[in-house]
Amino acid sequence: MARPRIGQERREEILAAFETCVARKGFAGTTLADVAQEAGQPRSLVRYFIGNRADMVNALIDRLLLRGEEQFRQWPGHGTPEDMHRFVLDRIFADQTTNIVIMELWHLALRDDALRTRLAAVYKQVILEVATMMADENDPHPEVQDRAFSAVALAFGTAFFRYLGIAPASPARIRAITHRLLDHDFLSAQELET
Amino acid sequence: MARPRIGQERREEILAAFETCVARKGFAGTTLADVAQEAGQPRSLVRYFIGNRADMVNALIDRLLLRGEEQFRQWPGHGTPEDMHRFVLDRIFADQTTNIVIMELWHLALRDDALRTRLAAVYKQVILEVATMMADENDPHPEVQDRAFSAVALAFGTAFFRYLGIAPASPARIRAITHRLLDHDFLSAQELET
DNA sequence: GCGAATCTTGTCATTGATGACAATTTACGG
DNA sequence: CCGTAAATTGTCATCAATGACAAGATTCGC
Repeated sequence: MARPRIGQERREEILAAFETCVARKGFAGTTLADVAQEAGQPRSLVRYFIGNRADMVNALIDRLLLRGEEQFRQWPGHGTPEDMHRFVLDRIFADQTTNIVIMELWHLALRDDALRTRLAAVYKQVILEVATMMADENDPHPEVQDRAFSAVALAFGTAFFRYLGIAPASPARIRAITHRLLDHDFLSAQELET
Repeated sequence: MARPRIGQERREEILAAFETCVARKGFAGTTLADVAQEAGQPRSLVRYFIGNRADMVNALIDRLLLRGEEQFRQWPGHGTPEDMHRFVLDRIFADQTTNIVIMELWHLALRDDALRTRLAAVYKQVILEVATMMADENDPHPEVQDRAFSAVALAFGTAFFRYLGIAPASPARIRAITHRLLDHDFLSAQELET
């Protein structure tokens, strides 16, 4: 009985434009006018379809986190250390544009309890998935979880350092180190039980 | 022949207040009025003694980086892996307030080439210092540098994860892993030469 | 006390981003 | 073609943060 609703598509366009702007200028540096221009729409339409600024930020955060969580559903479930390493490095910490947006999320999370909790859940799940793969069972030992923790933390730190132009002399060596972390016999029994 | 200059002391007070505000609300969230209130001075004085906003941000960045570089001059120069580990974790990645400010610096560095370069120099030096301690010589092998890289990246990632409330089941286990990274015989010769 | 440099106060204009909203146009069902 | 809900345009007020600056007060050497 009326004009057909195209709100959802418009929302998607606007959020995609917002994400592009955030990757380029950050959350704080992106104005509604920036997003509107990037989306090729007048600013009033951005407000009409999404709402005020807080609504827009929340919508983008949801979109980003949902996309991140979606990646886990494509998780292989088991595999060699090489598989795990490739998955973590190539899928989770690889795309530079995505990484910039992730850093923006981290920054927001510094002063947003709810976001911090959600972000924590994502990384906890990454660690748990890696540990599950390592142990090939559903409830891996704390020792395995901590080795997964260290492998993911190492990958995380490496990804951040890459932004500063700091890279290892040999990336293959870092990969070898990570493989050792993921191997069963990395630490002596004595060290593991500490 | 005139009123005595107290500009330097005032500058210090203002920058200290600015740092407090940045730790609390971030660079983007801190206004000149916030700083002025924190310092107990009218806003016009902040402008008088430091200048405009860009001047203030640059002054704080200088202050922070100089303080960070200062820490290296207290570096022990050599020591056991335990010493290194304690130094890196307790001195570089320990203080929570400082860490928040460091994260703010990282965020700024995303879109500030000069800052990114300076920040990179700091972390490169940390890695080089660790590698020098490990090898106990001035020009450590690339292999040693990469192990130092991985140890520092792991510490970095661990510190960031702590903000999300993500901690290993046993911090001691992470410490043991780090010690292994710093040990000479961590990787086989074959892996090292990759 | 006086000149001079420095500090201090207070106010005003500008700017950029946001929120609000009236007026108009579009596209569909009947 | 007509009513209606949705979409679209354009404009205006507000608000916070900044920058600029005039006017006055302080403290020194002389």
